[in-house]
Amino acid sequence: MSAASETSRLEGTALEAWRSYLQSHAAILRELDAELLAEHGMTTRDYEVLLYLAQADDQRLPMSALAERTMLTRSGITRLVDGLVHTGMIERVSCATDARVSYARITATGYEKLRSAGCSHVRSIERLFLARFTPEETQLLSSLLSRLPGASQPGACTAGDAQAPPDCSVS
Amino acid sequence: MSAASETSRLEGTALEAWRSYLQSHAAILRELDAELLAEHGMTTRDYEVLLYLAQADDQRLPMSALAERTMLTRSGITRLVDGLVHTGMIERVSCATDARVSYARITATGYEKLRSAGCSHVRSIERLFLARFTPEETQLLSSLLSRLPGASQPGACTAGDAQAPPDCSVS
DNA sequence: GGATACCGGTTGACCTGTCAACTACACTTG
DNA sequence: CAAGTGTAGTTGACAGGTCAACCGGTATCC
Repeated sequence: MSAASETSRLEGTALEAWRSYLQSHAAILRELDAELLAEHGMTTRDYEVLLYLAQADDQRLPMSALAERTMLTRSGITRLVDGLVHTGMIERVSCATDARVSYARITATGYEKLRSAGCSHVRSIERLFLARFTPEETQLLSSLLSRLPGASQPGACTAGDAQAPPDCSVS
Repeated sequence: MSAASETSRLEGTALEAWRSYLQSHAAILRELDAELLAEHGMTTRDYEVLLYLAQADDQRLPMSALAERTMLTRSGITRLVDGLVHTGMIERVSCATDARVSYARITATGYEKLRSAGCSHVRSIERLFLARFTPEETQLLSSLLSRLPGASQPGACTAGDAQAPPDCSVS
């Protein structure tokens, strides 16, 4: 039980890549979450859900579609949406053709909230992530990461998604 | 409230890179966690803590050092260690020179557990992450990711750290 | 047109981690 | 050395998420 520093299987660069991948993710998301919470009183999850709804046809999506996009479980989404309904940013709408499904629809207030949070959130993402790379590097990084599992989910963006809400194009 | 698909600020490649980054992380970690749990009844956090301890001098570290490395809060670490103590993989040792600090030390059982979990865990990381890139690409990826915030933490590896425990060099 | 199986959503029990408050000790400083 | 300040760790209350069990509704198939 002494050789704890013996050769390890993942060494040098491989280990470094993996470590950077994990740690940067933890650090960036923590920061994004803190900022969004402090400035707009919402979590990145909330933001994400509002964004999906804003982008969807009729500003609404079935619960399961939300679950898929956010990579949460169905029960997780139920609870998250509960919260957003409670604060008036979302409302539930039942489906006319299939009584099982229930839509979440973003409200006018929710939309406003999203818009006001959007700009600063996107700026944060640029500051913490995109600003570290040249356009070519971003391109490269994108192509590398896209090979990883889960990287090309259906129509999904994940927590902290960057696509700005309408009327917030700043480029 | 109609223009939900208007130009968004992060477009094309930038958005893709960010999305892949987030989604792949979620997918990979979920998978790693599930495997480690199924095959060895431990979480990646547990694994991580055991690994840090195994690598440390005298197989022990103060709680706060563990907190730093794992990027958990001090209270988070207290609870995690509580669990590992309960299952006999770790024991607490008080410090002779400073009565405030309490060490966590890996036990022989913990060490065995770590060793038996190590190989398959590392293989999983290779399968889910490293195998997608050539050595040159890994190198490149590593250098890109290292620019991100948090990527060069003190001596830290994060949840799901890949460094294999001793006697498990498989390369 | 039932029986049966599947699907979408919610709920209860629980786990994990946070924050804030607290304890106990250590270090400085007059 | 007494007072004040900082540091290590734990604890209580809670937020956020999972899993498994469930309920109602739809679709299938004989």
